[in-house]
Amino acid sequence: MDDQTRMLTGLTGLGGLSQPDVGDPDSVRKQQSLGQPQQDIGDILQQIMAITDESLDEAQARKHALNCHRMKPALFSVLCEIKEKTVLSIRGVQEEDPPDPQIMRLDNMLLAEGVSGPEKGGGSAAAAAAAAAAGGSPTDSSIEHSDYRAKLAQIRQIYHSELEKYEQACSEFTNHVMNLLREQSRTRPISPKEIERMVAIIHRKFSSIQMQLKQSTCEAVMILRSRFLDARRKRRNFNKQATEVLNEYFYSHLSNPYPSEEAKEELAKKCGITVSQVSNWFGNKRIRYKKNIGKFQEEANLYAVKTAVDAANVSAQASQANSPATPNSGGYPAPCYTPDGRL
DNA sequence: ATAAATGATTCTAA
DNA sequence: TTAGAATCATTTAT
Repeated sequence: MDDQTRMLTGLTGLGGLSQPDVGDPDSVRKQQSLGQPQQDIGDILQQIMAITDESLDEAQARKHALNCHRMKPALFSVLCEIKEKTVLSIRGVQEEDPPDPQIMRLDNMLLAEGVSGPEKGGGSAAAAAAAAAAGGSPTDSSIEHSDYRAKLAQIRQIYHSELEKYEQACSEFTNHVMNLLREQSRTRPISPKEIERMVAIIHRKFSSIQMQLKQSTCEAVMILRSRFLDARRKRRNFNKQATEVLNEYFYSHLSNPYPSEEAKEELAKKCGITVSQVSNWFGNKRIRYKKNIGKFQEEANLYAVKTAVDAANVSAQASQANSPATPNSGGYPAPCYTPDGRL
């Protein structure tokens, strides 16, 4: 009841009425002499106050009558104003939406991955860049790449359909609530501003759902990326020639099998692989050789023989025909010319 | 089908 | 940063 009297007090004040004490029958009598508007409002307020005491049918009828009253719009706006000041101002202030950094992050990532961005161009470009960064060979990278793109498109499609579903549900629900509030605003003070606020609340709720969707989409993309960009998954053995070059260097520098940066570059060029692949190879070779020297003994002997034969061939300068019994594979275009025969 | 080989990655420590 | 070690995921050999 306290609220009601507060509202009524505010109403009369704002409405330019001098007598706030409408509950007092005396004041009503006094108002009757003050002119039509005051008397109307006093009437209306009394009817509103009494409406809860009436039966449902009576109340319904009364509601209708009040609704059609010519003072209704003015009263309504004033009541709304009061409600605004009393109820809504209490919690309405701190609800300014800060640009959520979390959702910004997700948005940025989805955009970067080409999920939420422009249709085909961005996605394929991103995928191509990723594939290129992974250092895949150009032939199979296009195959892998199309596969990657297909999966990414699938994710994007799911993402968009889900997003659309949520947006539709959100707008449906918003509409429903708005209609409800508009309907109710005929009988209780609900300002457009309040409806707006309610809509904002609904949108916040739905955007948190959207954030979950974005998060799971991001996860899916990350998994996809790790699957396709992990070079372990599309490993190809080096060709025989490259392996020979590497082994030759390794076994001819067995006492110190750590090629310098320049040596690595040269080996990389000779083998048609990258410098980091050369580094990987030597890293693996060293540890595996050390772990089981016995197992590599045969290989070591073979390459020792091979370098000796090559050296002999170089010194003999091809004046004689090569013996067909050489253990290495035929057609070795660039014999190892390592000038530093350290061992 | 299973084991071995192999290139790549990840982690730790220097 | 780099080497070493462990491990992964794939290819090749059995």
